[in-house]
Amino acid sequence: MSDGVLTREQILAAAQDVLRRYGPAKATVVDVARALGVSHGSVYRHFPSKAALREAVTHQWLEQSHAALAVIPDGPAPVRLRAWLSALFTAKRKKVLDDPELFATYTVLVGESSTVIAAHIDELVGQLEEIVAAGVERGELATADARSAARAVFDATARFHDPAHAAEWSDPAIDAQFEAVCDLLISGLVRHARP
Amino acid sequence: MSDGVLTREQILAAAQDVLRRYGPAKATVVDVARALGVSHGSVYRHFPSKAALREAVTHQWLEQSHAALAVIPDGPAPVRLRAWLSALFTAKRKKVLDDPELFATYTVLVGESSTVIAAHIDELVGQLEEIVAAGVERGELATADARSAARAVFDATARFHDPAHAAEWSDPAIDAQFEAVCDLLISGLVRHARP
DNA sequence: GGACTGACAGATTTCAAATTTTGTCAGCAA
DNA sequence: TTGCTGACAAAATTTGAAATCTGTCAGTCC
Repeated sequence: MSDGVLTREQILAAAQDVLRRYGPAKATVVDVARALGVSHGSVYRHFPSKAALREAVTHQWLEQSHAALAVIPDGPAPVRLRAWLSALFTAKRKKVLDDPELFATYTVLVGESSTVIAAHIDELVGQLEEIVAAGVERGELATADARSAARAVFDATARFHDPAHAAEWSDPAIDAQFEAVCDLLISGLVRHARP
Repeated sequence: MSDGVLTREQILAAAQDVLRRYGPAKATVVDVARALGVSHGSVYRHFPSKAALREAVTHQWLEQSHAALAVIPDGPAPVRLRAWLSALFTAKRKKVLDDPELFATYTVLVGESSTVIAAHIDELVGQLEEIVAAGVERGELATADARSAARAVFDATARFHDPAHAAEWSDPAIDAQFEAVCDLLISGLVRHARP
């Protein structure tokens, strides 16, 4: 590196590059150091272990995913709910289809750090919860517990956002199946007139 | 083998044994032949390939799973639906917890033959469809298309029956999450009074 | 004749040696 | 003093030669 000081950000960027190039199995700390033109000992000055470095890359990547979903526009809760779920599914599917290898790399990384993934899921369920709570407020949805309902919606759509199911996302029937599940979930959530 | 003739059933049983003992990575056709006291050429007399033999074992295993679910007793559709889903989840979870290695073995086998698994899923969705259709008949459920509704219920519960999620089944919260998803799905399916 | 064997070629897997990587740290350089 | 280097031990990975396995088939046995 031409810069005088080696920063955490530089290392993260280089690590991301190396992971993209060599994949999760072959990317080494030495590779990262070489890409930066420093010794690998320097990398250990900023990250306590290879695992910590990878975790930081994973964290960064997942945080970018949050951002895209937080911007679903206001409106009727059923519409927002469907838009949010659709955005999540569409974004994930686009990533696999655009660059399967990179997606596979990040799937491996995510699988390595259960704490990072748990926080990410919490964040996503939190976004869903907000939509559900707003819907209840507006009298559009009915549920005893917005948080657990949000979690149920997230769990019920696992097939459409969990990387473990990525291979199924190229099935031509997947869109219809996604819509069917959405319909069912929203139907289960909307407030029905009491007889 | 002490018997005069080598049968397909004997080979299947031996193959099952060998797979259980050595796991999917190490179980060989030679092992199966050795277990039967015959040359491996004899095995190829009954099965065209190692893959076909494994597929037959997989098929047999999945067929046993069908049987247990087909016996859900009659009653109100929401009750039957929950009972069926609960039976599927409970049976799968019991298998992982009782013998994780054997479950892993069969998960690998199932992953190898997409046609066998597709037929199995079709069978399961068929059982669900029957319950849904009966519920519509009784005026308990409302849906435009029983088949697609059944499929949606199956897809929405993937986290509770797909082996890809087996690691999550030992989470203490999983039962509550399963119930929450069931509640939501059944609520989406039951016939509501028109306002 | 029909069921089985065993030798064979090519593909795959195994195992141990050689290399590489991880993580540490005393020392160097600015 | 702060940040980096490079040598080092232990752990992990790669390599390639040897062993094993898959699938075939001419031949044996009843």
